[in-house]
Amino acid sequence: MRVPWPSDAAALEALQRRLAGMAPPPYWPGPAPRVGAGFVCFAEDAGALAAGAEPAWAAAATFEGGRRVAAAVIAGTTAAGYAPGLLALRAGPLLARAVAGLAVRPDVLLVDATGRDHPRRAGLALHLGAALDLPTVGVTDRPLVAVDAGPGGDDTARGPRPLALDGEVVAYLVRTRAGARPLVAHAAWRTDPATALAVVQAIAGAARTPAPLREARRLARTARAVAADRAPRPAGDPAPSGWIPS
DNA sequence: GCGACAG
DNA sequence: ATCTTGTCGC
Repeated sequence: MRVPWPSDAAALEALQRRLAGMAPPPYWPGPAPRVGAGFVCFAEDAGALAAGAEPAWAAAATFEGGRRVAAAVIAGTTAAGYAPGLLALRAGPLLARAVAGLAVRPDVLLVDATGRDHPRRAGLALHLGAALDLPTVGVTDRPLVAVDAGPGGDDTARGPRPLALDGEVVAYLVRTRAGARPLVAHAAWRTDPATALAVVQAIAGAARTPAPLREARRLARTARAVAADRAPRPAGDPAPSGWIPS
């Protein structure tokens, strides 16, 4: 099935219901998986532009053995504003283009979005994985609709806590760095909560946010700064492809 | 009082 | 996301 990026809410909602019902083969990380990530940022002066047609930059990176082995940056325009549950409308197409531009395909992709934790059980991380035929894991600061389902209090310092929707665990709240706020590892395309948690814990380093995600975020934000003539492009950062903001 | 539903 | 204010640690 070719997974599209609908341009209106009704079509996206219908697609999300279909995606939620699919059962792609489960993915489980091997010894040294290539972990990638994608990130999108938006124009800071978007207020002057119509919501739904603002400049945006997307970046993606692939890591292997702790090192970046591929990077891609793309510039474009959003098709919609943000609405809970409809993030794919706003960031899906750009994110997909950036990840598709990676010279080295990752084994699993981290996305700053939700997966199964969604009103229709198909957040952007899950949608993106289906669209690119790539296992995905969502990584966010907080859940969308899932609630803590663990025993006792909500002390994440004692270990990952399951987050559930209607009794079904869809993600884990996990502290990747002592003293820092926990983040949420979401089950998404071809990944269940346990796999999402394992991938996040396996790639966790000194920083709270996984390195591939931090790199993708840096690349996207730098591209935006370069476009605004606010900074020179660092050596090693690919020039954005696609629409050139002026 | 405001926000409490990803980004 | 982005912005802003405040606090903590290197």
